[in-house]
Amino acid sequence: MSVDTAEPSEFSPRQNAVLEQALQLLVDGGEKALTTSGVARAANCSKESLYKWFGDRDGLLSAMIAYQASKVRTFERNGERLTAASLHDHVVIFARDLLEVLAGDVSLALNRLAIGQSNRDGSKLGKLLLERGRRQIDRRAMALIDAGKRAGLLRFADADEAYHTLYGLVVSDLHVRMLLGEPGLKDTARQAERAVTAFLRLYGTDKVLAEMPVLG
Amino acid sequence: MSVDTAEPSEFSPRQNAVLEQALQLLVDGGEKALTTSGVARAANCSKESLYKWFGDRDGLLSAMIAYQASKVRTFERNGERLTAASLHDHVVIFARDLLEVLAGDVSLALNRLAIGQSNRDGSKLGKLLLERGRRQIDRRAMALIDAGKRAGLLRFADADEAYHTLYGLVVSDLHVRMLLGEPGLKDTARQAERAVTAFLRLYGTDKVLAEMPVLG
DNA sequence: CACGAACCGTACCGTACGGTACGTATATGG
DNA sequence: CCATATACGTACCGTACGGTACGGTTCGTG
Repeated sequence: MSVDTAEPSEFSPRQNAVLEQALQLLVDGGEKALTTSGVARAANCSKESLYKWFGDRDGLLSAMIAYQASKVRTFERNGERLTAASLHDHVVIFARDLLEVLAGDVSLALNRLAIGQSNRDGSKLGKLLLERGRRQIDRRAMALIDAGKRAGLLRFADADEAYHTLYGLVVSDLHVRMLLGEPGLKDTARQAERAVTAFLRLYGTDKVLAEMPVLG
Repeated sequence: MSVDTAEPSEFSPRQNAVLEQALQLLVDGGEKALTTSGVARAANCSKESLYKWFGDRDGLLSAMIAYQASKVRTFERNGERLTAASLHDHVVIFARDLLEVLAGDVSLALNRLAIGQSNRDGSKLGKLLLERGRRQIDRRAMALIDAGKRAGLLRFADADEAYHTLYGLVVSDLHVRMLLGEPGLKDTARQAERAVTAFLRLYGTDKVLAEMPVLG
């Protein structure tokens, strides 16, 4: 395992603490609760400092997204020959992690925030969220899928297409439902297992299919 | 074909016109632009009437969702024996319609609105949107899937599970991406075709699989 | 025609937010 | 010990919104 090189955290420790408080405020009360005065009060700092550090309110929101993204680091595997069983397990773990990340309250709060602003500011926050928040998980999945192909376990022409298929199978409409306020999934393990089974049935080579239960 | 019985439109024609203007305002400028004064001005009505008709701002938002849902009517087929080819075609049409609905600017604007409010008001708008906006399309898909099963073309234990699989294959993360402001899909027809192919490969009986191209 | 209901347009009120200014405290460096 | 920088806390300003009140107008009805 190797961890991604964490860039030297574009913000000072004090600023990180403030951003942490701001995230907490956002999670608890939604965007309405995220006022500059409220952040200053919760973080015991002055509004003047907020504006000095982040420019304006939008700058603060962007900084919150960047900060949260900098906290989430995903591990990538290296070497380690894949078998049909281990590929299955790794994809299941990926699927579970994906569902867990999407269901996290900070993730949901930030997505709600960005979506709420997205037809006003030219989707600046939305872009930021997609680029900073999704890149890690995309890379991890692509690496896994590519490794499966190199090991002769998966077969596809377009890796991106295969990945999006996997994503859809795992997430379905759960993300939007959660964003709309529906309580989270009851059994994420089962959902992940089902999705991976379908994915392997679609993209697995004979080597993989031979080890899968007959359907029906 | 039979059209759903349209309930006598809980709002007066004048109120419908006002709601139409409000939707237009929301689409153009996002939630920030949807002020009570703005709606009154755009619709040439008084704020007093707005409050008389809809109670308060939240009531107006709810009414907008209800009104939009009442406009969308989906057709359900009846009778008409399904073949492998016609099932495929109908599912593709469903997939295309689904993508088209989700990509519609009014749909996106309302979803953004409901999502933006969803961690404040106990997701009242989110519930409303899911119940009033999704029921139609869910019913249509379930009817189609059930018909496929009765015709011996599809095989599954849980129809709901099969439907969610289809949904995920068709939509993947497109809905969230569009909500975040990413420009819409280039080739919805291709996306729909891919999804349906995968769906039939997963849930089709031999009768269906026999007519499908060998993969990869 | 007269009466009343519904409605429009506008003016108004209280509040709360984003952003700025200022006085004070703490700390760092010479 | 002083000087400078950084940041805290508070007070302040302008604006804009949700919601209410009121005078004038239209329109249906007896």
